[in-house]
Amino acid sequence: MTQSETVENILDAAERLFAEIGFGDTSLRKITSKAGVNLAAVNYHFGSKESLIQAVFARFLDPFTVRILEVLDEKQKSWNSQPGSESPELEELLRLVVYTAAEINDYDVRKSATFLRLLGLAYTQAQSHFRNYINNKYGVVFQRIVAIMQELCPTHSPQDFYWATHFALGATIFTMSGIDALIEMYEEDFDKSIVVHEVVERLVPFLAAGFRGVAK
Amino acid sequence: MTQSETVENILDAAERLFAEIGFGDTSLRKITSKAGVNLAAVNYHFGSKESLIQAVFARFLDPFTVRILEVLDEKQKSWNSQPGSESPELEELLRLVVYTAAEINDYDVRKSATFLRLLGLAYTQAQSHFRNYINNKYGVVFQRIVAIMQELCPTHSPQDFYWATHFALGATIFTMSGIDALIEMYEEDFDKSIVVHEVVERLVPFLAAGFRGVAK
DNA sequence: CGCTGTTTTAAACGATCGTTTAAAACAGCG
DNA sequence: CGCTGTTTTAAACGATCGTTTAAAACAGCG
Repeated sequence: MTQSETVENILDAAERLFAEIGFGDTSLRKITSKAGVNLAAVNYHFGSKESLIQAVFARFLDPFTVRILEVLDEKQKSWNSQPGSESPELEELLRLVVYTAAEINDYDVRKSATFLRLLGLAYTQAQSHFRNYINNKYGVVFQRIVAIMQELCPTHSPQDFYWATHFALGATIFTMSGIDALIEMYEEDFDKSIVVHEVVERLVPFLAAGFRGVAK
Repeated sequence: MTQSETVENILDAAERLFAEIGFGDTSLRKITSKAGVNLAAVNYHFGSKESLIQAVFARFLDPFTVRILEVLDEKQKSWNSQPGSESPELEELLRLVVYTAAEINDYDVRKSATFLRLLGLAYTQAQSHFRNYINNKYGVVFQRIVAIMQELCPTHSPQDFYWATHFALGATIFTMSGIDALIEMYEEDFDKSIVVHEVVERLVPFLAAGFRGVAK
């Protein structure tokens, strides 16, 4: 096992365990045994459990922030060149974010779900210093997306968008956090199968309609 | 300190600590020292930490389920006696749930927020056996609310409501979970103050519009 | 008051936690 | 091969965890 394999295996195991049972209940011993590495490897390669948690987030968020900013730049040009009705563009923007995230996760929808679950945990479980770390490092992307929405829906106030964005984030994170349980319950209740992609295609119209509905 | 005072103090301290730092990171020593009782009191009165967690949920959910079913029975009669457009009734139903929860929490909006934060933690952090416990004990109320929505919006399919309800739950739980941080950021960004009640009045139209938007 | 059942207290249990240590194993290069 | 820096290993560190124990304190009642 090369050095990079050890690091990657630790990140993979940590990401899955954090998502399944939370940060506090995931011990370094569980992580290293699942990753097939020695207990001390985490502190050797990452310094501490806290730094490992940040590394799990950075592994996805760093490339995602780079890519989404590229994608948004490109798309914004085409919108500016042919300004039209606001209607379809809101859904388009939401899908852009979702499918850029999917691209970073190698179009593995399960990876995206796992990561959103982690993000939800970080916001609802973790200490405030960790929320601040995420906000400081990745807040710029968030603000960029909100700014574009304001261009798309010029009749909305910035405050409308502030709240609508957090409502939408909540619906998305919560849904993807428990996507396995939700799908299982759905298939029991309706005796029909459904895949994550179809849930996303239900979520996008919900969010877009919600955005349009918040205007005072 | 009477026996009931000891039990109540433990529940109060546990509820706040669980909401602040999660179930795993809240030790019995933190709870009992905050509650001003002996360490052994939790195991004496509740049996175990796990039972204490369930007791925290039951303290709110038991009276809430009783009350919300009463309120829904009453409201459904008045709706049946004068069937009208579906439009305003969806918002009315959402407000009914929110303000019944507020009633159980003595109209202390912070208590409601704390509890929703706990519910979010239970769904995203806790083990599946705990989700099953909540679903089995309180799922009937959930199904009742969904059934009423189907009456209000007869053009929607049951599947539409299944997903919309979970999207709405997510937006609500996530927002209320981090309500303090969200309000703090809002007041920094816009240099305006806002109270939780106003956030709820923004959330309700978002959810109602989202519900109407999911129909295929 | 004296008795009885309940509650509280202080101390200790074994288990597990994150982290550190020092030696062993390894990899890369002259 | 022999050297050097990196990585892995096994063991141990002190700290903290949930729970249990046995004695002390308390409350209520005849």
